Amino acid sequence: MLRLSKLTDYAVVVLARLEAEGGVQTAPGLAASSGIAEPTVAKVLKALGHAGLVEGLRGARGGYRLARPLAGIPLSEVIVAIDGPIALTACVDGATGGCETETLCPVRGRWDPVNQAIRAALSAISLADLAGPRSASCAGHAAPRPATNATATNPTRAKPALQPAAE
Amino acid sequence: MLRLSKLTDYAVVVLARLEAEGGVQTAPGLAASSGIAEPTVAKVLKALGHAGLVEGLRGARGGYRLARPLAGIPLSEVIVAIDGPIALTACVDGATGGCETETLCPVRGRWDPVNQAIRAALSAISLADLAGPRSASCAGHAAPRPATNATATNPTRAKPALQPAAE
DNA sequence: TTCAAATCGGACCTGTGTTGTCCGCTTTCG
DNA sequence: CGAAAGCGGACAACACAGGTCCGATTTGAA
Repeated sequence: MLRLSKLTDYAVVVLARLEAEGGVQTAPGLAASSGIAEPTVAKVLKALGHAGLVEGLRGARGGYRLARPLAGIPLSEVIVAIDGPIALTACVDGATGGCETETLCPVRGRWDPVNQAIRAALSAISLADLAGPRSASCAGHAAPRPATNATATNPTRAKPALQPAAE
Repeated sequence: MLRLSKLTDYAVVVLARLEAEGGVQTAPGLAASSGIAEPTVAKVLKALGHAGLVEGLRGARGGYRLARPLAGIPLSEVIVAIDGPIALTACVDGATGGCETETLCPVRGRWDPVNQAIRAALSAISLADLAGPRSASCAGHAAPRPATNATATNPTRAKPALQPAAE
């Protein structure tokens, strides 16, 4: 479907929220303000921090902070941080495990211009373009999953998942 | 990972094969010449025929035929035929299933420029660009690549780099 | 007329990838 | 010294795509 993962979408939302709030924000706080589950937000922030897009401050009174303004972050960077390198096909960078069965692939290596075009298109758009100048107060983005399965769920902490309307 | 499905890759291969052979080709014949499993080729051809890219001739002595020359088929059309509409996120201009719970998503509707940019980039590339001028037969194990194109743009990209490097 | 070849349309099962969650550890502030 | 918060990893469950097969229909040829 040529679609990117939901985590990337969450990352954009969290990043936009981070810019709107400004300063240092905690993962639970961002989760509450964005309506995404806390562990998911933490996961996204973690990947973002690993990619250098946000800066994580440990310890009490810690949190996350934007390393660069949104206008200076191209969308492609977020996608790379969350979803990995941008490549439409598996036949990139060698691919000695896919098409080796017959080596009849006539388009072998021809996808590079396509990937480059996509990458260029994604790099031309910054997060500021996505978030917009006006950052509306976003209290909820999506309802992840009802979490009906209780097989491995150990309610030790019994944390209320996220109900933006209930809270 | 922003990757399109393998079926689309197969479709490009089959289409290129169809152009190289010319005339009417049967699905088993294309499967043999392309190295793809017969049922898979049949499935791809079926979708391609449904999209109007190829013409299926039923009955004995039947087969598939290109409805248009490859140069007149943009890559985006193949992707749409196989993978469905091009949309990076589920929050595309309809989105009556995901974010409708709150409709407060700050990036709601902002993905459209991205989708359009991707679509434009994909539409600017024709299948003829992917299949190459005439090098559709690289069945020899000794001759892996004709090297008629300028592909070696990224020599080393095996590891998921954290930094997007120079774009 | 009858048979064979090939497409058409659908349903089915399996595998990979993504998603979402949790746990323990480390670090820092009060 | 205790609490808060990030960090790192691993895990199970789910969903989708991938791949296969079946029957039905159509058409050319014997």
